[in-house]
Amino acid sequence: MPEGDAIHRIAHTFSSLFEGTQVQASSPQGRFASSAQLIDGHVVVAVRAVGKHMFVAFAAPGLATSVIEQAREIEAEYAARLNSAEAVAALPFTGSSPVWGERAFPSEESLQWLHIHLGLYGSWRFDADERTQDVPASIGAPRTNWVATKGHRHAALKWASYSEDSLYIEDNLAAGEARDIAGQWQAPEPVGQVRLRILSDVAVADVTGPNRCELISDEQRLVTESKLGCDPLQPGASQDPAMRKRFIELVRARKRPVGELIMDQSIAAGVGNIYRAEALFLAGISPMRAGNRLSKARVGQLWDIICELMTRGLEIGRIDTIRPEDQPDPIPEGDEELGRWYIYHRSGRPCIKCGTMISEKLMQNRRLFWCSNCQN
DNA sequence: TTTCCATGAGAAT
DNA sequence: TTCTCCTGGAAAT
Repeated sequence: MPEGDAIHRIAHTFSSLFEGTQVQASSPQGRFASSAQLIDGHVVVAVRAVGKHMFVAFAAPGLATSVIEQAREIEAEYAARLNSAEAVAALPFTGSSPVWGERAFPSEESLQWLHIHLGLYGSWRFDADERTQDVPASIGAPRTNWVATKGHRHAALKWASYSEDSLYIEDNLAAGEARDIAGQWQAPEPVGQVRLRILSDVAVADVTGPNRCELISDEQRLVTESKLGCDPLQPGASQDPAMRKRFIELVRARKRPVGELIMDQSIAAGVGNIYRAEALFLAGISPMRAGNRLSKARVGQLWDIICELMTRGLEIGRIDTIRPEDQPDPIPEGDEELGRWYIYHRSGRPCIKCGTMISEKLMQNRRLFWCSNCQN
């Protein structure tokens, strides 16, 4: 049940584990078997996340080095444009070279892209050798160290959290689980309906229940990306006046309800049902208000809030929208979700700001929550 | 054991 | 608008 923040996070993790590495690809479930065969033994040369879409580029081993070299050249150009490599290194976690979004990948014919969209209930599951201190070098992504902590087996990585430059995998490795201390790491058996498994010597990633799982060309990848709107998690998005302006224009050009517009992936890429509810609440905007009946200032403020919430979601690894100053203490009995969300899943309970009962109705066949007093 | 539900989205009606 | 696809955990029976 991922929104854009989770996809970007997954892409970064995937990049850290596999970029530059030759991998085995298989389909334990069988439904992706013939396609998996086409990338089995290939090298992961790029990972991208745009909105809720993730793209992974595979190249045959003989070609991977030249592809990666070309990619580094593009990256150097990009760094020069930004006037500093530090600026690139400081970019948020979004997988690899951002510049690839605006330019076709080099050596197009030598590449295949894996396109994954998790839909409503797809998920990734990762496991890795806890002794892996030196994650395979990645293109344009910060180096990360593995720090394994105690926990139960097979917990989803979505609960992992980042801290400075280190990636902490919580609950990912079973404490006390029999592992050969001195020997090789072994991948856990697939659990459930694993459509695709990507495996290296030190890490494994399993996809379950994706809405889309396909191999596409670079051209197709560009077409798919071109249909997506403003992604608040693209590098520098929250500071990018052009993207902010574009979002404002897209919203104000339509008379559909803004609650529909910000879930429209061609307008705001990555926003899902929780961010919709929470951002509109913080912006004080009724989800039913038509896009063309909002001022530039209000839509701009909405964009800023979306960026704030999703960036925090990416950083902490879950969608917790309550700002520190609004955090109830203690959390009211029987209303635990108030510890996380202002509005989402809180219909029939009092608004944290004004006490009005929170409303609920279906919009685009999804449950929509709002405060009829605070939002107008 | 069965039913319901979920942080999607495209196609069909 | 409604249907359809993809899966698994929680809730209801």
